[in-house]
Amino acid sequence: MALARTEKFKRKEIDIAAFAKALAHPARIAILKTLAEKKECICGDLVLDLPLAQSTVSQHLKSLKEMGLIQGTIDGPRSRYCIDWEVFERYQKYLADWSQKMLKLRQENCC
Amino acid sequence: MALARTEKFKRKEIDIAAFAKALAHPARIAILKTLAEKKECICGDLVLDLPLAQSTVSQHLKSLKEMGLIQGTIDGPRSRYCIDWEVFERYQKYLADWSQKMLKLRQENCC
DNA sequence: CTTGTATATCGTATTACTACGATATACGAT
DNA sequence: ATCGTATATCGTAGTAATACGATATACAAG
Repeated sequence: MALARTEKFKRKEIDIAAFAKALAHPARIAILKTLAEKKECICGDLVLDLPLAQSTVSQHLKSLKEMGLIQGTIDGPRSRYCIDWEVFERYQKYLADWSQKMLKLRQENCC
Repeated sequence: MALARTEKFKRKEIDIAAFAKALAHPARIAILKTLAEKKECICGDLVLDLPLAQSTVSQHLKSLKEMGLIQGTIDGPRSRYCIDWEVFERYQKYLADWSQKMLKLRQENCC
């Protein structure tokens, strides 16, 4: 019954957790970084960059796409991906705000 | 063979992903927030705050502890938890730096 | 010592994640 | 039409995550 109780948490907590989940694998961190760097929104050049099989990379891309963080278009025989910055920034802001709030609350440890 | 290839990624990518993984559940987001807020580093008051069984909360606490983000001490019949700010800030910085770098790289989408 | 309270851990079930190879699909080039 | 390239998807397998109830443990109080 895993995750069945997700609805019972606060919206913000759910959103932050969802974004964190998208970042919770080194391959996806690397993919996002690469997409941000390259002007040419690459396709399977990503496969060359990563120590993973082509099908596995495709799977990671799919999950990032389903989450809305990236978009993909078909360009002839290849696929072009790029970051949906509007979505990325929105989630990034949720997380950054949360982190800042956390740090502000910092106080002496009691244990 | 999941995660078997983790070693093949860059150190930073692995660290960021690990921190993100710790934040990848609303319950853990809520737990960290509560621990940051309360002066009294609570024990099982957390259970009352969360829509989860006591054993499940205990499990989330354990994973946060194993990751090093929180510390726990036994205080009589109860347990006291609090955030290990040194660890938290370190990981938080990794993630924040990465995010900032991402945003700086932002450019026109090509798809 | 017994009882009650607070927690952790165990056992278990379900679902999600990660990975790969194999196959299907889609298109350009010949 | 055929071939090659690029990609997505399917099938499958192993591992991790999530959740809960039940049980064990540890201590305070009586």
